[in-house]
Parts: sequence; structure tokens; C-alpha cells
Amino acid sequence: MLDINWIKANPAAFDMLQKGRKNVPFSASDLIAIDDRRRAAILSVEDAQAKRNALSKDIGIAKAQKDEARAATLMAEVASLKDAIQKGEETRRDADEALRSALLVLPNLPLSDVPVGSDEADNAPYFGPNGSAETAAKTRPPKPAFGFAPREHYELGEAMGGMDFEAAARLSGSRFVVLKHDLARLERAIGQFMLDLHVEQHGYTEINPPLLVRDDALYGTNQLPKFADDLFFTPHGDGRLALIPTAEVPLTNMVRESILSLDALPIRMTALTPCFRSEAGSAGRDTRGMLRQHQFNKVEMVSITSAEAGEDEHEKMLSDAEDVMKTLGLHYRVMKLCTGDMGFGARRTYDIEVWLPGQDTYREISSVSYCGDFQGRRMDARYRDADGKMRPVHTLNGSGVAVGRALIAVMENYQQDDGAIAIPAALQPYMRGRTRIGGRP
RNA sequence: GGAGAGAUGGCCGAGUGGUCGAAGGCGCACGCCUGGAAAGUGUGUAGGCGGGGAACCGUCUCAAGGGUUCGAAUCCCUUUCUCUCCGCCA
Repeated sequence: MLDINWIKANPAAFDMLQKGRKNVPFSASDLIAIDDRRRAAILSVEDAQAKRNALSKDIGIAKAQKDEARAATLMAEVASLKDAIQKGEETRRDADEALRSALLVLPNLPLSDVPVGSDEADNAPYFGPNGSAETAAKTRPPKPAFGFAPREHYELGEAMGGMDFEAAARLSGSRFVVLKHDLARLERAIGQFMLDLHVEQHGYTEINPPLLVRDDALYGTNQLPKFADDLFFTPHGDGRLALIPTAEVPLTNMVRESILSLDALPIRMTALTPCFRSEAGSAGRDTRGMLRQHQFNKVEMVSITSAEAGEDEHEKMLSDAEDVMKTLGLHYRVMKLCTGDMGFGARRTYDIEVWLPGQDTYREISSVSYCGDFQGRRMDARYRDADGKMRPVHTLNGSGVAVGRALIAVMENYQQDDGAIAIPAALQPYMRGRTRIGGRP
């Protein structure tokens, strides 16, 4: 949620920054008009309340002095204010609600270094704050070479009997998969490895959060009110709970409605959880294989920071996610998303795209976003800065990384000509030392 | 699911209709004391919103929402959450 006072002070900048975004429902002048109505309502109701309070105080004094006649006079006077106060409070509530609901559907403002563009074609390669294409080529794993035509993950998986889409369809419909024996084990190994890496090497606290959350949490991390169609809900009592679409929701909302001291920051959390996405808008995309599923596992990183620390933390989190790719030896590139491709709550997003030789293309495997104080304001999560002032916390989230897609990437990048999958060294301890699975015995 | 108890400031905790945003304590900040520290001691210390250049003023907030009343932390209703006991349960 954006700050109306900032918008009022910087209307031109607001309109300019929102230009690159899709579906921006309000201009600065719309919002200022809504806010002006709100302020007028406040002024009028508070004036009446001040009168009432002053008179009531006098009534108390008169009663204490046993001056019943004077008390009666004053009481009659207050009675005449009652109606106006009642109506004024309603007007004020409506005006507050109008502003709030307008602000809730407004996307975050891109930072100034974010490229302006309409879709993924306008994303820009990113090599780190001091990096270049040359340094990246040296530090990132190279693209693997194959002496045969590399196959796609589902061909490999079905051939080794470890990936069963037909059984999944009978159980649950499309966009589910059943993993079996060695592939099930490998999927688990990848998740454990990544979680351990972030906990042991990168300073994150392991969290095992609820997978069902309330609407309030979803407002906090901006899945609601706009993106309800992407979520699965389940009835609960008279209401409902949502299955988390990402552990960003529970991890970030850990700090909701709280006041943190500066020295408690940053708070770095990681979790390995299933994620559930209805993906209502993506019918027909990536229907083959397990690239796009209704349910998948993901290791998520979340960091809660002060305003000053947010941007550095963004680079750290990206490098933590890149470390997964490097340790697994997976070739990848990093893209800085353009304004049109960036998610609703982000001020800047880096995507890590892994090379998939079977598909002969790069595919997103991690998305690392800096949200500024956008979610902090929605969650009412604050901290005291060095001057003791209350400020909304800054939040960041990143996949570290998607487990299902990492499985795909390991399979396609480590495939052998006989259909076997070599196990990357980092995963071997999680595979009881095995160096390959599948293929001809 | 049944029965009961509870929710007050950063934390603990008092407050059952009237100048209560709220005693007291802890914590924190600043000062005194000290060679320095601890102890002791003094002062200060909620947030949101609105008005104002500022000092400051107004308003709202004692889980949330509604009601009674001239006036509610305090009385009534609803909801949420927490705890205890019972039942059920991985």
C-alpha cells in the first residue's frame, strides 16, 4: 500500500512511475480528490466531537457540585449534537474506506533503475552491482554440452518410471504429478539441500509455517484484494482459509501488527513448503510436464529490514539464491524485470532463469523482490528508527529456489545418453552417496 | 464439540460510569552521583488521524464491531483470539 501523503506531495512523480505498470486504476488527482473528501469529513465530525466532549466534562463538574439545573441545561445542549455526530462518523468511515480500498488496488512504484517496458522482452540482463557479462561468465556455471539431443524432463522422468502424470490426473486432474522412487527421493534431496544451505551458510532462520492462512495475511502480502482467482480456498467455520501460494505469505506476515526495534533487524527467515496455485489465468501454458503445477514445493527466503538496509539486502538475497545455482552447477542468467513484467508488490525484481537444455531455453526458477515499505504498511508492521520514529518495515522475498523446477533443471542438465541422471556432488549426501539414478542398469 | 477464565501502553500490572490515554513497576532515554562502572537518585517516555511554520491543539484507540448513556477501559450484545478442564484426534 502506498502512502497517500507521499502521493499528495509528489503527484507528477506518482503518475510518471505508474505509467509503466499495467491496469493502474487511479491517477494522483483521483486519489487526492478522495483524500480531500476524507479530510473534510474528519474536520466536521471532530469539531462536533470536541464540542460534545467539552460539554460532557462540564456536566461532570456540575454534577459534582450538585448543580442539577445547570447539568440539565448542558445535557439538553449535547443532545442536539448527537445526530450530527452519528452521521459524521458514518461519513468519515465511508471516506476512510474509500481511500483505503483505492490504495489497496494500486501497484507498488518501481525504483528508478528498473527498466520501463511492457513485457518480458524488455527485461534486462543483470550481473550484480559491480558485475559485467565477463565477470558473470567466469563465476556462473557454464552451459553444458551434450553429445546427443538432450531430452525434456518429462521424457526422462516417464522413461525411468519416476514421473507419473496419468496417475496424478486420475487423482487430482491436470497440473499435478506423482513422483516415484528415485525421483521422489531426488526432489526431497533438493529441498533439504537448499534449506540447509540458507540456514547454515546464509544466516536465515528455519521456519515451518502454517500452510493455511486467513484473508488478513493475504492482504498483507498483496494477494488480496486483486488476485483471489489464483488462490485455493477452503471453507472454515463461517469463513475460509487459503492454501498458501508461496511461503512469502506466512513468513512475511510473521511480523504483522508488531513493532520491532532497530537492533532486531534484519529478520531473515526461510522455509520449505508446498505452494498451491490455482493459476486460473494460465490455462494452456506449459501443459506438458511439471513446469507449471497446482502444487509444488519451494524454498522461500524472506527478510524484514529497515528502510536503509533494504536495497543491500536485495543484492544479498539474490546472491543467496544464485549460490544454490552455483552449488548445483546449473547454468543460469539473471534478469532485472521491467516495469510491465514486475509483480504487483515489487519495487524491483530479479529473476533467475535456469537453462533447460531439453527445452533449449531459459526458464524462471527464482524471483527475488524488494517491496520497500509497501507490505509493511499493509501489515501494519513497524520499527523504531535511530531517531525513535515509527516507520513501516521494508520487506523482501525470494525463491531460494523452486524445488520442482530445480528438479527439472537437474534432470535436464545432468542427463546422460542412456537416460540416467547424474547426481550433482552437493546432492549426493542427501542421496545416500549415489552418483546417478535411472538409465540402463 | 462441551464447561469455565481471560484480552489494558515495548513488557508486567492497577483501574467496575465522570477532568482516565489510563496508577505502580520493569524496560528505555537523558541528567546527578562515580576515577570508571554497578547500585542509588531525578526527569522524561504510546500510537493513528486531522489542524498548524512551529510550540502546540483537537480527535480516535484499553482485542474487534455494535449498543446503552449527556459521558464507557468500566454496563449490554456479537465476533475473534488466548489459557484451563473434559471429549475427540495425527
